[in-house]
Amino acid sequence: MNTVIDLISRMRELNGTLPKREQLVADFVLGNLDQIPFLSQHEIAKAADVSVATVNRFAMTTGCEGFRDFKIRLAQSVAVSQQYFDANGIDTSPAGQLVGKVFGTLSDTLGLARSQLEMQPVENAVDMLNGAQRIVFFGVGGSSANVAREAANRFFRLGIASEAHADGYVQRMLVSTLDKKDLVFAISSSGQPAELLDSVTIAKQYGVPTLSLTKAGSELAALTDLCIQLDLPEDPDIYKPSAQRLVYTAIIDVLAMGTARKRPDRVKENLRRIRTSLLPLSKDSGPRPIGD
Amino acid sequence: MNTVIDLISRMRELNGTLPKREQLVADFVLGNLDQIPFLSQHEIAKAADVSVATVNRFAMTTGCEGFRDFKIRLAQSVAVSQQYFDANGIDTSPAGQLVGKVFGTLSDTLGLARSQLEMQPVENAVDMLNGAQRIVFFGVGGSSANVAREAANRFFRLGIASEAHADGYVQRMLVSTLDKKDLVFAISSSGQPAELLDSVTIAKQYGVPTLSLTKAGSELAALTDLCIQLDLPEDPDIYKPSAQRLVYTAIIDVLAMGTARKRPDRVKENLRRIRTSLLPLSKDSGPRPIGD
DNA sequence: TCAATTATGTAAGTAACTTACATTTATTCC
DNA sequence: GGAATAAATGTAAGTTACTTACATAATTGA
Repeated sequence: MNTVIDLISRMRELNGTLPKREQLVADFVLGNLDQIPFLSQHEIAKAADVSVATVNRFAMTTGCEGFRDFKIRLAQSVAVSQQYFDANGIDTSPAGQLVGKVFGTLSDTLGLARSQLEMQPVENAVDMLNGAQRIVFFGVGGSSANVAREAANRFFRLGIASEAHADGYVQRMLVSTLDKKDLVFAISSSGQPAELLDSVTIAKQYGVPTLSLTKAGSELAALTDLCIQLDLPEDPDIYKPSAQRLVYTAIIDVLAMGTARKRPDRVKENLRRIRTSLLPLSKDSGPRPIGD
Repeated sequence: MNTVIDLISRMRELNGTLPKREQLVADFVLGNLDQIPFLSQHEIAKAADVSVATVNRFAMTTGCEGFRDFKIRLAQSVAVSQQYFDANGIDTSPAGQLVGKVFGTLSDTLGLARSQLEMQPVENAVDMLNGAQRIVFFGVGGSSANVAREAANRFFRLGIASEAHADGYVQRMLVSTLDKKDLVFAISSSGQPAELLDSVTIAKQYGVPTLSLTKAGSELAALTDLCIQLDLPEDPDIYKPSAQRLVYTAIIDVLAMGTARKRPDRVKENLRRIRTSLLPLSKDSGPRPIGD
């Protein structure tokens, strides 16, 4: 729902460029976002000390078809952007703020990723993954390495030989032993690490199919046979871990789910065996997430 | 925004229990969710072949104060529940469906986690983490192990000695060497793995503070000094990886961010050093996510 | 300074929602 | 089965809220 994000952003873009009276309306609206959808035009006009026609004009200025349209669209914007704050209003506790920010940014970044994702490369990637006899996931640099590890953790369950490597030396040695029935899947948020680019280049020289999940327009994106590419913003708050790696993990889940659905019988049997293998390791035999 | 989820759920609960004409309205509304907020009462009445007063009654039956209130609340419900589907309407491509499902479930699970999270244990956990001289993250079983690894990847940047271990043997040996200035942080979606419980028990015997992120009411939850506990549903679709581990990673991010904010100078300097250390490893020196 | 353009408010016009009441339908009780 | 009661329903009047028109005020540019 890009229309959802756009209305709050739109008002923020317009902020400071509006005629005097409309600016008063904008100030009031931006300062009372969650209540506005439930207020009448007259109530807003009174609170902002302007006429009702100015409120209507402001709604038109934002690109809506009128105040009615504005109210509905704002309700949607507010609902999405505030869904992780406390239901009783804005939670002012330090922890509440942290949760709202981390969860909200993740949600926004998921929305952005969704708008950027092209479905055809996703479907082609699922086909590549489903057709591979062995998948080698590569990632370097902490989080990307962990995403690669988690990818292997997902795909081994589907009955495809899957492994993950973060060590650049091992990566380049390993790709030298692969062939065209295998698949190299490189994961990197920046698309720039030299070691990763070298390993992928070597894989291609040996005719190994290559796939990547990385930054749009990067060297890695251009280098691999197929790329799922995204241009996600870096978080302005340096103290906050990037939402990007969680989005990458969710995309791995999309690919894993798509691949699983292409081989349901094998997957089901594997999951059953996995569950059985885990039974003796717990203090009781209650339900466990088989997707863990 | 639990009110957001409730209206669609509410209508689904009421489905089949309504008077005849109101049931026609419900059928039409549930079949055209994304358009309803932009239709008038009269338009809905005509489409459902009922009177306008019946549409108003239906709105009242759902618990709203009238049709105006209903429309706003429905706009919010729809915006949240459909935010990851294609902006042009429901995407019927296989990949679009996968993305919508994975992203949507993650968003729902984040919302559920938010409603369950208690802020006081989160703040206490941040204090424990900030006060530890060394943090040892434990997870077993694939994804929890990867969450633990990612946690260590987050916390080492804050200037706290941080490590992750998935091997039960190493875990129990290691906790035998810790003392009360250290912290054991156990991560498990089920809260039941015997090895993990044993290691935590040994840690406690040696007076090592213990923290966990795990299933509410589980043995691990009861065992540790402090627990961030959640009761998240297992996904009914066996082919889909669980959203839970992504939610757990997001909660680790909350804790990491909270801890970082308690030591801003140290963190800033560490992040600067980390970025500097990474510079020679890329094919160019463009911006990289420092949170990676 | 003046003319043209833009901004603004008031009030009339219109759309849409809410409420009242009469009629119809369904349920309950004898 | 029939009468009484309760619930459901539609029509239309009443009310609210939004939209539009127009006059006036303020701003901009030559």
